[in-house]
Amino acid sequence: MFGFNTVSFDAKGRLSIPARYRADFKSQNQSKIVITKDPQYPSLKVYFGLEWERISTKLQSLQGLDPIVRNIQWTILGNAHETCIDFGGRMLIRIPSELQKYAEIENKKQIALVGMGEKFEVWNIDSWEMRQTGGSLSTEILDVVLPESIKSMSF
Amino acid sequence: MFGFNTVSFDAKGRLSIPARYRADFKSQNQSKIVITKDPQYPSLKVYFGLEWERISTKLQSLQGLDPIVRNIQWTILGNAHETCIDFGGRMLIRIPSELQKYAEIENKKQIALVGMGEKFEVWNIDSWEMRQTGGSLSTEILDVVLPESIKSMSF
DNA sequence: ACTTTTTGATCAATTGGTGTGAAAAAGTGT
DNA sequence: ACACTTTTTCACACCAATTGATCAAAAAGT
Repeated sequence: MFGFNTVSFDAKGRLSIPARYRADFKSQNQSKIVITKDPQYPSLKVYFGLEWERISTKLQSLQGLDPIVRNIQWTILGNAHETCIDFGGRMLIRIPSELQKYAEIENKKQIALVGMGEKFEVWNIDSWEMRQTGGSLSTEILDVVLPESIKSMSF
Repeated sequence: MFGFNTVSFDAKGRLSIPARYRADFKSQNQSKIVITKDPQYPSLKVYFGLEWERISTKLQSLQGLDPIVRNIQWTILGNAHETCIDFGGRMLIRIPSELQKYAEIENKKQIALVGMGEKFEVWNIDSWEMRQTGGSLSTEILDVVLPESIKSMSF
């Protein structure tokens, strides 16, 4: 599941999965998905249940005394929102308002849903475009020296 | 599959594979192809399904918090468009408007389709000619220091 | 118990994507 | 150079997806 999509984002904070991904969602046979903060950029990640298991288990197992590790644990685990997807209809996903604020998509009519293979990212369209054209965003967290345990992970 | 071709690009954003490559496409026996951004030049790459598997799997496995890695993941994975080619018909490939913008081929009647062996590249004809005659393009991204994990990949 | 708000479902209009047929152009052989 | 075949391109028509609106059911609040 790849590629950039603009999708409408309704007044109730819901987005619908574009039709071309629906078959993939069904074949995964997982109605459980998890949406959480991206630790580096003002955007959100959407994981399938199984992938989330892998990531959350790994993160929990890291040593809890390193302040950088704790920060990442808070960001990813502490903001995770589990939800179920409705296979019948348009496959709507509701994004909690905390996460909407973080990704700067509050009150937006259109947002970006970017397929990154096994996961999706949710972006404010302007932020995404700025990233694509090489501009940097003020909220980036780039200058942190990461411990090896986290560097070796792929999110 | 090698060589430079100019092909027409219709109002709906479709190009048709020149007849001389059609047998090769069929012999690959892969109807799935993927079209995505070239990370360095304003052009697009067209991969066959299997080659795409290799590239996308590798890219997804890289460490997830390195900003340069993420940039490349966004560019290549986040802009990939999977599609199937119709062997029966004229082998039309539709290029999503986002990618048209990137390659500067919006509203063009003719574009360049360049065979590079196992993959194709799609170019704005003027950009391609400028490259051939040694000129450089303003949008080139050359000054990025790439991590080893990416340097060792072939795209 | 009633009112108000929130959520989920359905429908129709618009937009966007796909396919087909015919005309034009290019290529081939006599 | 001419006729014939193949390939390319244009144009139209059909089909599918998206989205906004409307309405009913459920939940929350008074």
